[in-house]
Amino acid sequence: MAARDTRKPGAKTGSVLEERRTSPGLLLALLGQEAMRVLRDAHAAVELSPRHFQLLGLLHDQGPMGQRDLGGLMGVEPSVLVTLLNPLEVSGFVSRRRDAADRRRHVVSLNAAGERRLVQAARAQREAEDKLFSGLTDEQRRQLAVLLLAMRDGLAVQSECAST
Amino acid sequence: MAARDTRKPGAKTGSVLEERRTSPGLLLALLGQEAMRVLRDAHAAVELSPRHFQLLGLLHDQGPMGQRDLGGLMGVEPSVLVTLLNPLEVSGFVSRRRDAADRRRHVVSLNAAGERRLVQAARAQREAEDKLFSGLTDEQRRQLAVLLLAMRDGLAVQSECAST
DNA sequence: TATTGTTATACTCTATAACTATA
DNA sequence: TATAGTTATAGAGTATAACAATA
Repeated sequence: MAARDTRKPGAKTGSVLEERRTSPGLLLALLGQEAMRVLRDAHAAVELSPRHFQLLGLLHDQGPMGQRDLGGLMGVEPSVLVTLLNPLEVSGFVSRRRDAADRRRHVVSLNAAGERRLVQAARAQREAEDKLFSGLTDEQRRQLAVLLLAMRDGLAVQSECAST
Repeated sequence: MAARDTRKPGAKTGSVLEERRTSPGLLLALLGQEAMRVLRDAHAAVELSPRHFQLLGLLHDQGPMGQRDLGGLMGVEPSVLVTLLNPLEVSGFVSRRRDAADRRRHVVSLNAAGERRLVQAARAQREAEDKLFSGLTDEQRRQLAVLLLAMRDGLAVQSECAST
């Protein structure tokens, strides 16, 4: 990514020098962007986005739930969730039904077609992550996952405190 | 971030369950987004963006250079670099002069005001990164930096091969 | 013709505010 | 009034294509 270099190989890109400059925070931000791009390209073949894949996976693992809960699990605003659900519903991957007990709620559930699409997409997801983490050994990959989870928990604690 | 939770603490967000679902790739992408947000908020106080800070830092470390080289080091398209440079030049942090030897080139150099702003922003950057990595020990922070650099180098190798 | 920089436009992901319908 | 969902709009960051000036 840093070397988005369409020029002939061997051009003096100086990526080695760059290593000493880029801060860990910005490096994380840029690698995150690249991760999103790679995932998006991978899922584009089956006409999904990374968020769509996450959404289908959550419904698969945890069963039907209201949009508020779903958005909460994904860390996404309700308005964003709507725009994610709409095409999934049109494609028949997902269904929205009103909750009889509380008619304000829309309970989202995964359809059979959604299950099948999820299986297809899972392969693309694995390949994308293999490409993304190709610079790491399996052990390093595991370490990275641990560190990222710890990072996220640290941030979650902060936002809890902030809202207190 | 996953728990962008303005609700009272103790609400059943289910973030613990989420940990098992989110893929490493998407987790990286989302943490990267959060990293960019935190950095942006930190630099906003001095009216810079994370990319502006990176740009000033590169000029400080490596001295004046043409826009092509600068964009190459940052991993940014030439057109993006232009939009980054314009406000920096207006603010007097940076100067563009035509290269006498090749009048197509604009050589970018860091002004004294830019140096001063860089020093101010460096403090904000450190504080932002402390907040961002607060879930990690110092040792974990170092590990993470190593892993991210290895990841980036792996991706750089890929794009080199792709362009061959 | 190729290269440097520039402009204009569009895309992705996300956030905010105002609206509806139910409670 | 408060909550679930929706719509419309805007923001940040980046990419693509066409262009002018220079080589």
